[in-house]
Amino acid sequence: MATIERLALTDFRRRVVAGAFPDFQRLADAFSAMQFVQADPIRSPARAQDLMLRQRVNGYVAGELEATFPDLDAEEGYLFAYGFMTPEVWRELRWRPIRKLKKLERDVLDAVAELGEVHPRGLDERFGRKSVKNYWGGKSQQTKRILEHLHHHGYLRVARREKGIRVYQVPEQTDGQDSDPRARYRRLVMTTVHVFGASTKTMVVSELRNHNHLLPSRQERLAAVESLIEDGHLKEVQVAGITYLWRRENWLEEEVPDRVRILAPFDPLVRDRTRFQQLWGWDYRFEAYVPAAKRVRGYYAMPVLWRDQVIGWANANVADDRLKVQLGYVGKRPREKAFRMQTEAEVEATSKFLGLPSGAWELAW
DNA sequence: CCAATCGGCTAAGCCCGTAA
DNA sequence: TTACGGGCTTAGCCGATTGG
Repeated sequence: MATIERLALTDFRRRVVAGAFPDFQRLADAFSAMQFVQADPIRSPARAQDLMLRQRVNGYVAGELEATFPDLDAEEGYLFAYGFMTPEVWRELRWRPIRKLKKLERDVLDAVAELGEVHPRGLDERFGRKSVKNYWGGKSQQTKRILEHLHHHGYLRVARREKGIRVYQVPEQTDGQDSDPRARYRRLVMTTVHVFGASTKTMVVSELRNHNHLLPSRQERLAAVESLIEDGHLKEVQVAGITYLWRRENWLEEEVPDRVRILAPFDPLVRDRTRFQQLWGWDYRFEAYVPAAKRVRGYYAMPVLWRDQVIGWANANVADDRLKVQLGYVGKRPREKAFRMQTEAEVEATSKFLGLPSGAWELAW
């Protein structure tokens, strides 16, 4: 058994950051290469999927994914979070175990098959309106809950969105239900490590808990990850006592440019909060679900990356057609002129991405 | 008729207690 | 010590309805 390669924290950090932002000219290329982009509807100042794509696609504008979704090879579904993914990934997670469909569920499915593309409101006439309690403790229409349930279990796909609202249809019945669950789980592991870059075994298995039905015992799940290392698909590196997994093809040597990036709270670079703590020495927390009075950094504080360091956060919103950005720092604000220039360039780029005119922004340092 | 209000849609992190 | 499940926490936007 070969000893595990060790890497200094500084080298590891540079490598993780350098690998996190592949540069694409076209959305379609970026999307198929990324394989998965997490969705979040909060717009402060833009949806998470748009904030993540703009860091990887040249000239990307907010809403582009939603507008071009039907032309992309894309599906929606739940991997380790809800999001947009390639058909290849969707195939692995599409079918989930389900009890026999109830009468109403079967009727809704038949209605979608008959109508083609269905907006949730499009079922009102046929099924009437009935509010039920949803996952968040709020209210939803009963038929909307059934559409989501049918989608989650592979009976429906999302064809497109109308102003953020999902429009469903019956997918082509490609097979996949009987493919080997262990092989499916292994491919989901590879996708997860591809999305995040260096990940610990614990983190990957924990993130994929929504797919535990594929391999019911934890021992099996860990063994599946282990087998990917043995087969040479994943490489191990040890950083200050923590062992990370890395896909061999993502193991690149690149330099990190002098650049400021304002990141979504769910950006793959920052989403693993444990890795975040090891790389940058502070605890980043997403506070949208924290009561307003208890928030430390803000409702939707976005991590700010400077070179290979996450040095603070930004709160941003649009008011009166102007982008307003407020920065905060964990330590001291970098003094270099380059930081100031690069920050202004990032804010200008963000306002452009939001469809605002050049210079329509204010920056509070 | 216009403005205000309401219902519905969209998303998961985090903490804590208990079990393994 | 770690894993896991339960429970708690928001806000922007849009369209329909209601009230003045």
